[in-house]
Amino acid sequence: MVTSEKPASRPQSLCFNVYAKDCPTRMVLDRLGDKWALLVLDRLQNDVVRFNALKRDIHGISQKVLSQVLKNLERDGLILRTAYPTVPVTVEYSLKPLGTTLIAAVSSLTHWAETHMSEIQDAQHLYDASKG
Amino acid sequence: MVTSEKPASRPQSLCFNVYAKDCPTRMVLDRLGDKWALLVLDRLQNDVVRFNALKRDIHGISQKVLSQVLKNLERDGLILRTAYPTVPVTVEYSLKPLGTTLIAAVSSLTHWAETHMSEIQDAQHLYDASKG
DNA sequence: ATACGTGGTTTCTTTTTGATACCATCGCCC
DNA sequence: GGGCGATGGTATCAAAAAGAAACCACGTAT
Repeated sequence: MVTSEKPASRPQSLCFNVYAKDCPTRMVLDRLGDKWALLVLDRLQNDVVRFNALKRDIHGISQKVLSQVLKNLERDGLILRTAYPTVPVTVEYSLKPLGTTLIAAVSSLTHWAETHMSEIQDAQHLYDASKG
Repeated sequence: MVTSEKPASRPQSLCFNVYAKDCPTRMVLDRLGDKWALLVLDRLQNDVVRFNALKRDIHGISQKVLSQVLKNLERDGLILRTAYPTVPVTVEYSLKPLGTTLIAAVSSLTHWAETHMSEIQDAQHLYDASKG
């Protein structure tokens, strides 16, 4: 049990605590608190996708970062990597059951971003106008 | 409308698309896809919290990063910064309505991390055992 | 006098990211 | 048979970001 002092009135049903520095859940949040990982998971929500397809679809991700993200997600048991011995090799990525339990949360984040974008832009303009 | 080619069979109800590099939603995902921002938002869920209290509670965050994160979240209209002219100055941070609409999504991510931690650890051990 | 708490900013070092090039292997085109 | 492209990556290096630590003004308590 890695829980240290709890910060405040927060009903803590488990012995894990994201606020504690050395709590393993922090590692998970490191992984999930990464826009690329969120985008990859979101992209895999309904499809089985190949490496280069992910690279094309998730505009702006570099090959290096994509392979790192995929490796980490695979290690965490969230996604499945399947390589077919074709030539050139074919590699498919898909969600594993554990990843599927996460998708709802991830998806609501990306969906929130798409839904509330205009309100955020308004807020930014207001902020920038008020403080040079 | 910044939407470029859509990646696949993904029902797109809006003109924003997180997959597009220059879509404004990407900026939001940059902000939200950041473990510190997620932790700050989660911490503000039910409380009004002062700067140093956040720093103490969110174990491991540096003062510099915390002030950056807070400034960004304030600019996005998600949180409210209130400074009282006491000596020394008292600064309180709280969720604004827009931030409140986001909390459910953030909260389900952090909660997922706490709930599924052990499964992830199992997967990691399996992975590490299989690939030196 | 000295040390501490407040909410930060500045400086410097280390880590992470992004851009680019490269690899082996094969099919395709002319 | 000589390039060209596609596959799924790794290696290298510069730029950007994060982390650690010091510093700041201000006032209060020791």
